[in-house]
Amino acid sequence: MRSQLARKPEKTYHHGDLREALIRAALREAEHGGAEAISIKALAKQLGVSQPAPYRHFADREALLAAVTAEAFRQLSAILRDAMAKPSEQSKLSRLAQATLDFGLRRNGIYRLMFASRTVSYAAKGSELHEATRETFALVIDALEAPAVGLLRERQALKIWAALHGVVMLAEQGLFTGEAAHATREELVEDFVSETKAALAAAIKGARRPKKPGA
Amino acid sequence: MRSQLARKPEKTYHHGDLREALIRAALREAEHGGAEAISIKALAKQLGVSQPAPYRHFADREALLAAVTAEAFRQLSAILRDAMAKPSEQSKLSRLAQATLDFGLRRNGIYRLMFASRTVSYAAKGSELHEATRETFALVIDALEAPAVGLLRERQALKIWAALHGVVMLAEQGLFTGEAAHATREELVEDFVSETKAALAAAIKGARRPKKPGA
DNA sequence: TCGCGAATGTAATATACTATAACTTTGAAA
DNA sequence: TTTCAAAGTTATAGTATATTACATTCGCGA
Repeated sequence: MRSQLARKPEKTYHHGDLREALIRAALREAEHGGAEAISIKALAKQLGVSQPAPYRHFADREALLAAVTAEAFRQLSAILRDAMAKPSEQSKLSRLAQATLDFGLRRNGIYRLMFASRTVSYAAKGSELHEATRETFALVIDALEAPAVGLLRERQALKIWAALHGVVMLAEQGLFTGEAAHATREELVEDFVSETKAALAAAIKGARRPKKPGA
Repeated sequence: MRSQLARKPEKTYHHGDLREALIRAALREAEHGGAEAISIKALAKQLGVSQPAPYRHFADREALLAAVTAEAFRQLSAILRDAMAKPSEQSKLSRLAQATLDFGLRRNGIYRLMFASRTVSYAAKGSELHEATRETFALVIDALEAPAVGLLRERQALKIWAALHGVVMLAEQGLFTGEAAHATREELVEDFVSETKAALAAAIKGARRPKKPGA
């Protein structure tokens, strides 16, 4: 009972789907140690191929990391979509926010691979990775459930996205220990969610009556 | 005209202050490539000592990274203190926030070393690094200029810190390109600053009149 | 179905980095 | 002045990335 494509089946010369197997295995490794835990050599050994075999599918380690990161973003997107789809008392934005926090903390190493490395910065505009990140961000905009008034949506989406990101990173670093820990991560996220909603409501109202720059 | 302690002077057996020289040189390397750019071997070569010499001062690479990170936090603290000290039209919080953003973007690699690695998480409670991070966070609390009402200050400090962190990371990753770029990083930071002030004011007011949970 | 080329794998090897062990030099305290 | 611990050295083991040259296999057109 061998897992489907995890290892090279028996004694075939060709693996069958080494590229995908590498990405899956790398994701598994990153789960704990982040990007640093991904070693081409170790992956090759795990999958039962020779050490240089992965280089047939990825130019170098960076290229593998980019593919793995893109896959991770797609998984996050799927999770966020699910969280927003299921019926709930809470708002879409709240569900997206809590799901992001949960992902960031549970799949800690993966999250750091996605946001703390420079891989994303180097992604070219049309690349797989770039598209994957754009898609995730689009979900944030969607979660705002706001009409498309100018670029207000994008701005608020950026803000809540940044805030969420910060909470996850700080939580990872243990900066919620000590006295400040009384505020749970979830509470902080909920604070940001309601502030975002308030800001959006105010901005939309302001856009409809542009002559009244109310306090 | 040799820089003071950068290289081993002439032909002495002992370097003189290898430990500090290593930290400085490592910081210089991290400036561009982050933690990954720090190589014990390369540093030793730069400083004119043998490759294993650094191990007399640091147990392993992680220990060097921790020392470098602690130094980086101290530098950030100094910058934030300066920003808050100088007279200005803007509020202390605003100056701290903009200075943090500036540091995060200008000294990009260092910033990632400080916040995007797991080094901080592993720092023991009494360690040099742990103390350095606590000191920086204390400055954020100070910048709020709020009376010590319960733990409201800590909570708001955590929030603005997280938000700032998120803005820096997103900006680094180029997520401010495209349509959303119309909102500059500075504007977003200022949004967070004013939201924090508003929340603080409301919370303090609420704490003084605990019977009135007003909207 | 034959065979040929592209894709995919292997073995061998160069280079770089971390880390340890055993030995040497030196400064400073007793 | 002696001596010894701190701080440096050379030598070496182990692991990782990456390249080169060679081997095998798949699939497609003749």
